[in-house]
Amino acid sequence: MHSLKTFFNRLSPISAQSWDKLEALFSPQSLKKGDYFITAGETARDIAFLESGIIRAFYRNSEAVEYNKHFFTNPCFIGGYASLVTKTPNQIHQQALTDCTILTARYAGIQELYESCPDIERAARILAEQFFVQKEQREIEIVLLDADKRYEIFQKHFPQLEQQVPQYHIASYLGITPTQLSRIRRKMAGR
Amino acid sequence: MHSLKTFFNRLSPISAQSWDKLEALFSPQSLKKGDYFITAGETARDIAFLESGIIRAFYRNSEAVEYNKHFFTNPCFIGGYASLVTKTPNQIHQQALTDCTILTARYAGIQELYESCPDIERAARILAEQFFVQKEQREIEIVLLDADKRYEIFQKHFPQLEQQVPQYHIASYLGITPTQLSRIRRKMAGR
DNA sequence: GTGATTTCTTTACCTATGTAAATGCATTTG
DNA sequence: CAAATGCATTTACATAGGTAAAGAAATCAC
Repeated sequence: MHSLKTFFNRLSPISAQSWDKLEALFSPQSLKKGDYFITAGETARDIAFLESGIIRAFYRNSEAVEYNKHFFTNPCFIGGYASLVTKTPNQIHQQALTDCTILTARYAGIQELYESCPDIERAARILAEQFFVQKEQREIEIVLLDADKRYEIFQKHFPQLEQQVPQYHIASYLGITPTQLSRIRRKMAGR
Repeated sequence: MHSLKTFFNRLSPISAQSWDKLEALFSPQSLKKGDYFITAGETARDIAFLESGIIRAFYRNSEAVEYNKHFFTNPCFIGGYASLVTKTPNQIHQQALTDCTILTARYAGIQELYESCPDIERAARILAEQFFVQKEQREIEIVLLDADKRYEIFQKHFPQLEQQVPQYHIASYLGITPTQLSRIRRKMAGR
């Protein structure tokens, strides 16, 4: 629970009483490599804090083409945030790429705390703002940069990930095929 | 101010006292077609509520290529949200595509209200969550759909906009050139 | 270790979309 | 009205990146 507390306090200071209520909502759990935390079509109920491991969030379209929208590496929150917020079905899947340990909580339980703990609602506001900022940053990369530059940014942003997950997942994150990623890698190596 | 009040109350109910404080922060202003509300490189200070008119938000990369990330049509909030939240310079520009009337407020003034008015902080949380959801929705369109489908969605989402702004702005929103948009239009017309 | 599976790279070919330039139409401006 | 400007379309050509298939390497299972 310690890393969770640290994470929250970095968002915004949490009083001891608020933390007690919050902590009570989370319970440890583990995911095996390949397990899904959320699935498109189902409405999310839980949010979780990733203590260790790697999770990918991805879309799959009607032709079964997948797009890895994000890799979660600990410590951070995972879960179908858009689904939790809107109470509509997930459009994304989240799958463990390695064995993971997580802390899960019912999102509704957290929402109830907003009434009695304004400091928690504040942390939630700041978290939502951060999520937005991260998405905007990623949007800029996707629409304004070519695949070569996106690959360079990926390498800087997730330094170790390239050794930990298959290359086709990285290609999917970059919005290209493994074929094209291989071409880019060859081009960059011969320089 | 009425549409602003309606907008806030739809996010989450605002007490009369909170509304009085909030209303006092906003003052009417107008933008001429072509005027910029925010500019990349500058740190945003104000947020605004668009009462009438059309605004485009766009990125411009180092090669002067532009990408229209969003069209704001009233009534909604405009402003460099990521910049306001992070207090770092804007990465985007926002420019009036028609004459606009807006209500502007110092964002710092709103943030100060969070202390005394939890109902306003709640509205801010919900707004941030909505911003995130909208961005995720748009991300799905960009990465998973081809330009033809994105054009169809654009037409549904902004039914009148096609008659109100030049086609090259729409092409830029779709992530293609006017040339390609023209090809798509011809293809769709001949069917 | 040996075979089986998974992952990565390479090749050949194809397609969507970009670039640049020409044209035509519509709208504004003196 | 005439010229100028802005915008949409078209054409010819170029290119980034996709698809499919095959081979090479690495990893896993027994």
